[in-house]
Amino acid sequence: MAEDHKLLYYFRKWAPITENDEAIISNAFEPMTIRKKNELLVAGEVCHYLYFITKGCMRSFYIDTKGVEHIYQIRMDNNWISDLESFFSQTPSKYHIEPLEDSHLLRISHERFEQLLVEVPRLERYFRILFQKAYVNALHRLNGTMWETALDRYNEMLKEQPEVFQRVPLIYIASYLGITPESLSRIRRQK
Amino acid sequence: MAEDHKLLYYFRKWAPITENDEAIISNAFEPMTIRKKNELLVAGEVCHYLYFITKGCMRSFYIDTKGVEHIYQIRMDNNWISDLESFFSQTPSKYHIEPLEDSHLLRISHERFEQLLVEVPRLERYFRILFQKAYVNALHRLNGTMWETALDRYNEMLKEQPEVFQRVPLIYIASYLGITPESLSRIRRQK
DNA sequence: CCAATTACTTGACATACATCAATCTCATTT
DNA sequence: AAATGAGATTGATGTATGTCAAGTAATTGG
Repeated sequence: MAEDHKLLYYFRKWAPITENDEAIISNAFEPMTIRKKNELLVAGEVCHYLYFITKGCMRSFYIDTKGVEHIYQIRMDNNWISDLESFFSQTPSKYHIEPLEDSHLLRISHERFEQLLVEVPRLERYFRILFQKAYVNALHRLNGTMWETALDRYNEMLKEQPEVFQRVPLIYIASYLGITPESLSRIRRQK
Repeated sequence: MAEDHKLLYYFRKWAPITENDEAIISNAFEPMTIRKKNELLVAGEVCHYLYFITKGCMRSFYIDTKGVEHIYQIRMDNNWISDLESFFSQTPSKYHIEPLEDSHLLRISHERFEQLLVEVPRLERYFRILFQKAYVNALHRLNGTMWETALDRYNEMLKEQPEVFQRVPLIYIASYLGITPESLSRIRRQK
């Protein structure tokens, strides 16, 4: 399974795992491909899987009471995506997950994931560090949306995630930044 | 050490630990008290400790280029507080941590923390789940500040964390909600 | 290769919330 | 008890960003 090389690479980076562990891990994840715009998760469903994107681009969003989509995550190659709240509690999700490109994923079910952590307890460390970083990151974004201007957030994103601008339409980036496409268009013109 | 009972209680809740583990843990944490308004961490310093609040109330905030304070965390009894980014990377912090009440804490240094995780690897599981929940929570707040009105956020906080309103001045709550004290005052009047 | 979407831009106008400044209240310190 | 300062409120005004509407440009699919 050539596709999961990066997955194991990241595991190894943060947690010492044996060759035997690696075999167990490879076995627990199931490769899959999905075509652009075919929703992976729809609001109301339970999120049964945790996904690792080996190649491609995904977004997760919710739809408000007026029917407007709000994107809160855009993830590309070698990143995880899921609705963690639904996944870990196995209750219906409020979110949608959808590929913005044809994508290759590795997926693991909730049941299999819990079992994997029992079989390879060292992975707890990897996920501890993963969530720790994700949390710190989310707090940064929170501070940004509360106290910086849309222009500042745009510039920061341009610097931190330039690849996103090459692969994702601006309407989605606008939503991710918490503004309308019109406002993003004006911000870009001013520069 | 009567004070750390709740700490061990929470560890036990999410990760199976032995009596021997408990002794090691109790030993690793150092009890301390701090009086209102004496800063525990000042921007520019490295955050050397992870703190568990056994009793009291703390806030963390940053000061922007105009000298305005922006609060991004308010934590009370039986919660953790720290600047995780500075703590784990041992680089200077951008944030301040300060008690809003005289408080009792249990603290652990970075070095001791890493050592503790080696001695009691089962704790990785506890912290994995802790950060996982903190991350999900931060995403909720992020969605709220991006796409809900200040009134909605106020009502949600009133429902989710009523104790905060009884113990923390509104000027701090306003900042935590991402608005000015004047706006919060107007929101409260309208109801 | 054309038709149909989807993405992006621009202008006029609306609005939630910020800013600034003046009070008012109440707890804390001396 | 007086003095102080932190917290809370109110009014007048400003501004960043949203909304609505109309268009152009670029992609996608048959």
